[in-house]
Formats: sequence, structure tokens, C-alpha cells
Amino acid sequence: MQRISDSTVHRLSKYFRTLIYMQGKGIKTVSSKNLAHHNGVTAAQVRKDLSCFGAFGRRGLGYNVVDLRSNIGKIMGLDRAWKVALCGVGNIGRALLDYDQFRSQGFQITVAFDKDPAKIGKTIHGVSVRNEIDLERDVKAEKVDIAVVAVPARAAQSIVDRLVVGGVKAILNFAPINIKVPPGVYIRHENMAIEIETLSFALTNPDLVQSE
Amino acid sequence: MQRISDSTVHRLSKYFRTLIYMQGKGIKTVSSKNLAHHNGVTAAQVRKDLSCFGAFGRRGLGYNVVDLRSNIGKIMGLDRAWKVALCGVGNIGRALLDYDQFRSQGFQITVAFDKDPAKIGKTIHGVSVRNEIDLERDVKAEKVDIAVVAVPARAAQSIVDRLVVGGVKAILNFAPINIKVPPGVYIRHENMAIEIETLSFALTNPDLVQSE
DNA sequence: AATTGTGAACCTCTTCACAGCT
DNA sequence: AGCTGTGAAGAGGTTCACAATT
Repeated sequence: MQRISDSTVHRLSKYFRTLIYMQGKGIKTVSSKNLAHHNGVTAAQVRKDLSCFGAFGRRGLGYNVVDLRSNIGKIMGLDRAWKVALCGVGNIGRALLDYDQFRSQGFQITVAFDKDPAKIGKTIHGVSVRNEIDLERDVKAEKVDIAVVAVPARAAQSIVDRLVVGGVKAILNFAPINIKVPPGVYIRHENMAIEIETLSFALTNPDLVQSE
Repeated sequence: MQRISDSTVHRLSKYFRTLIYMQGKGIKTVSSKNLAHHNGVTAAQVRKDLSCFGAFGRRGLGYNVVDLRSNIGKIMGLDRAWKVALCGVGNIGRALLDYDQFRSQGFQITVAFDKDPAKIGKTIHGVSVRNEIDLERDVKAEKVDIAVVAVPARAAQSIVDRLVVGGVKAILNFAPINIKVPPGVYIRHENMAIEIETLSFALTNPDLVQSE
């Protein structure tokens, strides 16, 4: 069985959002060319990406918007609700508690942890903040699927280790540091500093990068 | 002159952060192997990345931490201050106004815009929020280098168009939608939904992805 | 002995191009 | 005629392996 590349998964996520938009607009059918145009890729790329999982289109006609959305949703596991825990209720953590794109796609932040006594016990955006001391116990009890780590860099590895002890298999890390996890645990990094520094690089070396 | 890949630039950004950390710890010298280990890549990859820009190490000895940090800083344009404008002072915008990783690396958010009358005129984290109506005029007057777009998806393309009119050449977009920019303008996307959906995919298809 | 810098080999992802279906 | 699905070709990024240096 073939492995699927990160790039393909990222694009599927984008196609999925485009299809939701199109469904909302009442568009019934879409071609690979059109879907590609909405996402800044080539039509061949769209077809290749989809062909990893089956044949969802009809030659000569294109893809049915509702069906393709439903199929990509199933492929990506977006046809169910995921239990999400948030670790670290700082600036970024608070923003994520109220982030539409998580909520609307089935990612429900049901638990939040912090070690600041001033925050523990408070309810923010409908989620009550718990004491980080109980992290392992609580993520196990709540059967958390995915943890979002938004603690300072120096604390991130230890929080992740404890999440793993609590049985969490998927982690989204916002701390600007590499984290080690055992086999079978998935970790993804979201580092906003990297992207803005990439812009700094582009402005500094316009001859070394291609703009759109 | 060779083009530099996004992956290389992203890794340089990571090496840079590692070197800052090492410098803080008083570490004088680092090998490609060590730098690689801190960032989850191979030693050959580190050397190849650096070799795009010159020969910074000494055979048999490794790299001087302070010198390499300084060199990467120059390459990435992190040895200067960038003027950053924020568009959209919602949950994410507010979090970014107080984001350490921006501030400490020379990205100074000096202007913020919103169209909500309740926000205009207020000062948040030391930045006063201006009326979005004056966007083009103000980014031009303030000589903004980089704009961060944190407005809803439906407003993002139009805000970007106006930023371009105002002369902004680099944009960091948080709206979950593809944005078109003219040649010579750099845009990077930060989409947290994509990464969490990638985790959803991994949990749903453990056989199709490799964990660490 | 340790470690860099780098051409060559390797591998992976993207694009091409066309047969096949509507 | 229009559009998908896909093997083959092409492009690009990563790893190997070793000469060069300390």
C-alpha cells in the first residue's frame, strides 16, 4: 500500500474547504481544473491527489461537489468529532479556544490545562481551565484524541511526554522547538515565526526566491 | 544563481533558533550532526543547507555558534527591524500582537487595523487600532514591510489587494483561503486547520503515514 | 580522529500526455 | 468536445560517500 505524502494531505485539506464553500454556493459540479485554480495548483495535481484514494469523478463531466466533499471528509476523518485538549492558555491558547476552523471541522476543545493558579478554575470560551498537575489522569479519563500544545518552548517536551503517558496519539505543537515522540505518536508543528522569517528571507534575497 | 527551496529556508529558521538557544547556554561550537539532532534532520542536510550560502565551518572542528548565528541572521534578514502591520484584531490578531517570537526576532507590529468601531482607537498590547478605511494610505505612510492578515476568509483577498496598492511586498496570511498576488509580492500562508486535519488523517489512516 | 563541503546517486513529488469514458 | 485517471518523463530535494582540512 502506497504512502501518502504530507503535501497531498495538505492539499486535500484545501480542496475540502473549497468544496464546502462551493456547496454553500449551490455549485453542483466541479472540474479538476477549477478546483486547482481555487488552490493555486495544477489540474493534474488535483487528479493525482484524488487518485490515491479512488476514482471519484466522471470523465467528461468532472466531480460532484457534495459527493467529493463527503469522500474527502471520510478519507481525512472529518466526518466525526475529535476530542481535543489544549495545554497552555496563554495568548495563542485563548485564540484557539475560539477558533472557528477547529470547531466547524469537528475538533472540539473539551479540556484545557494551565499551571497558572490565576487561570485554573476559570471558564474561557466555554471551556474550564484545569490544573496541569492532573494532565495525564485527565486526558486518559476524557479519552482525548488530539492535544494542542501552546506552552513556552522550555516546557513543551515535558508536556508532550506527559500527554503520551496519558495515551494521546496526536499532537499539534505551537512551541518553537523540535519535540521527540515515540513511534506511533503523530506530531505536527505550527511555527508562525518560521513563515514570517521566510518572508524576511524573500525580501532580503529577492533574486533567490520566486514570487507567485 | 541557484534558487533556494522553501524547505531550506524553513530549516535555516530552525537552525537559527537552535543557535540562539546554544549561545544563551554558552556553547561555543556545534557540529552539523549536533545541529541536525536538535532539529530532526540529517547532518548532511544541515551541511547542504548551509553550503548554499558559503562555507561557515571548519573541517574537523564544526561551526562557531556565535558566527554561524550571525551569518544565518544576515542571510535571513534577521539582523534588522521589520515594520509589520496587522490587519484584523480578532482572536488570532490579538494573540499575534503579543507574540514573543515575532518581537524578539525584529518583527515589530507598529500598526493594526480593524473595521469594528468598538475596536478602532483602542490600544492593545501597546498598538493602537486604526480604521481599516485608511489602510492603503497608512501602510504607505508608515513604510510597512510585512503585513499580517488575520481577517475572515471572505475579506482576505480584498484586504491583500489593498495592501498591495499600499506598496506592501510581503504578506503573512492566516485566512483559510488561497490569495492571489501580483508578481514581486511574497505571500505565505499559516493555516492551523490544515495541520490539525493532517493529524485527523494520520489517526484515521495509520497505515498510510509514517509516525516519527 | 573528527568533521566539513560537495558531486553523484537516489528517491520522491510534480507535470506531461494520452487512452478511455461521458 | 470535454474531462478524468494514470503510466511515463521530468524536476527537485535528500542522502551517500569521500576527498579535504584541522
